Amino acid sequence: MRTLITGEALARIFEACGARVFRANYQGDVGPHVAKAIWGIEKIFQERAIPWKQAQKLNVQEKARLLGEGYVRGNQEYEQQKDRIDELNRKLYERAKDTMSIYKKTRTWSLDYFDSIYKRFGTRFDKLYFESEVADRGKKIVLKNRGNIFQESNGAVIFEGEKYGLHTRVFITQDGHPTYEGKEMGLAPMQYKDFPFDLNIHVVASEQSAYFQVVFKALELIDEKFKGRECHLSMGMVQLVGKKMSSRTGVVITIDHLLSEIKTLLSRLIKNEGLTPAEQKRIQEIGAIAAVKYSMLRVDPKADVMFDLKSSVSLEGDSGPYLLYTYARCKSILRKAKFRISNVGFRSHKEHFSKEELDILRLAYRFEEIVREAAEKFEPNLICGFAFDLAQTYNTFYHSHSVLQAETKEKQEFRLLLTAAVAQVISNSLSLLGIQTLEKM
RNA sequence: GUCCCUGUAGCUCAACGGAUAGAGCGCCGGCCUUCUAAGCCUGUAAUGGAGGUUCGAUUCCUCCCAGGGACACCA
Repeated sequence: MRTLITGEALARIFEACGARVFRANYQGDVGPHVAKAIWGIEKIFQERAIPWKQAQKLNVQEKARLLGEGYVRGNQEYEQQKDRIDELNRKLYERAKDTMSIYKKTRTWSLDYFDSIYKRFGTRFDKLYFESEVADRGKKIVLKNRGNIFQESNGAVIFEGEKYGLHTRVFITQDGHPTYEGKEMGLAPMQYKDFPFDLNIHVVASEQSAYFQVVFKALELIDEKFKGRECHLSMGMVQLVGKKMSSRTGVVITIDHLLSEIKTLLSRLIKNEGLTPAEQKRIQEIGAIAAVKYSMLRVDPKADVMFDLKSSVSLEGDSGPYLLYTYARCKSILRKAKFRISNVGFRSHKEHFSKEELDILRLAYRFEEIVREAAEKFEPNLICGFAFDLAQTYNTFYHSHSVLQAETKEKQEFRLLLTAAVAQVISNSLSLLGIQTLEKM
């Protein structure tokens, strides 16, 4: 989740800086985890006497939850049922006929669910890559380089990372299946063919950082052009109140659950006067997404974050909703003033600006350099901090000076311009973070 | 055991080697007959420990302590 949100924000930031971005997503649709999930879900269906026909009618969230449960179950029983689950895994790799029906069904369930998440979070991919389509290529490439880059060991094909100060990893198992690292050898060339990148940024959890070092080393030995072009943005882990979130063990907060909790909290804040039920729903949805995204983006991507449902996703203070609220407040003022940028002439003001007005001016102009810095350092959090500072500075101004009741016509015009500028910069910042704005809330 | 990352108010986060270490949450006390109180103002409190480099260290180096992660057939 955090990688999805961060990746989208970075893509937008890079694009704003003039880069061409190709959004790629890589999904694991083959391998032991799939076998475990399928094995688990079959078991669950058996126990609960759920026929497939009935299951097919469930909605995407319910199907996804079943898959999650199946995966947890498969992991729990892997020790006892190792032989049978491994057998299933082998069949899946071989695309054995008797497994394809259930495989295709559950794969669709999973992809549909991810698709719904992508839509909901406003992200899109130029291309989805699947393990199943790179597995064979990867295996071939590894085998072709066996003896020089890769070595045979105990029936497996390995890469001896120690020569390069790294560690050894298996690329093809004894059973002849390419591992995640083996598949990566097939993925990289395919990606390069689709989009000859200068830099391929893998936005992936920090626990895989040693893994990536090995994979990148192997890649550049196979093909020099990858040297310096592959990069791992080592994302900090999300810790769940002391425990580590893990889909294997089922210690997770689902996105659906999280969002519905936040929506409940938001619904109490929304003033229902003058808003249609549809508008209120929209405010809840956009507000909830904003709250979640902002809470993930506001910290350095490399740092671990502690996640706590109660306090992490804040609706006030340094939060997404605070920015939305400030934006909506600005827009409300502009609406009341019937403000049109074309109606206001830029003219010099002889009067002195107040401290609060100067503070806004001194901050707002920095937007461009902040965006650039965020792009250079891969730190969307800088934009969060900037937008929050600006909103806070504006709110301080708002409480000490009236825009509509300004002392003179000139002051009012200037303050309207200031308000419009703040709204625009906040909106631009949020847009770079992948957060939608609301005109009213 | 080896390697990597991280230790800043009670909690969650900031601070190109530079000024009085900033915010948010929490807690204290204020502010709505006036543009949206999801807001504003006030108070409270911190650099894990010991050395070193430097005019100057939260920032760089060494060691220690604590937490997290990785370390061959998972992804």
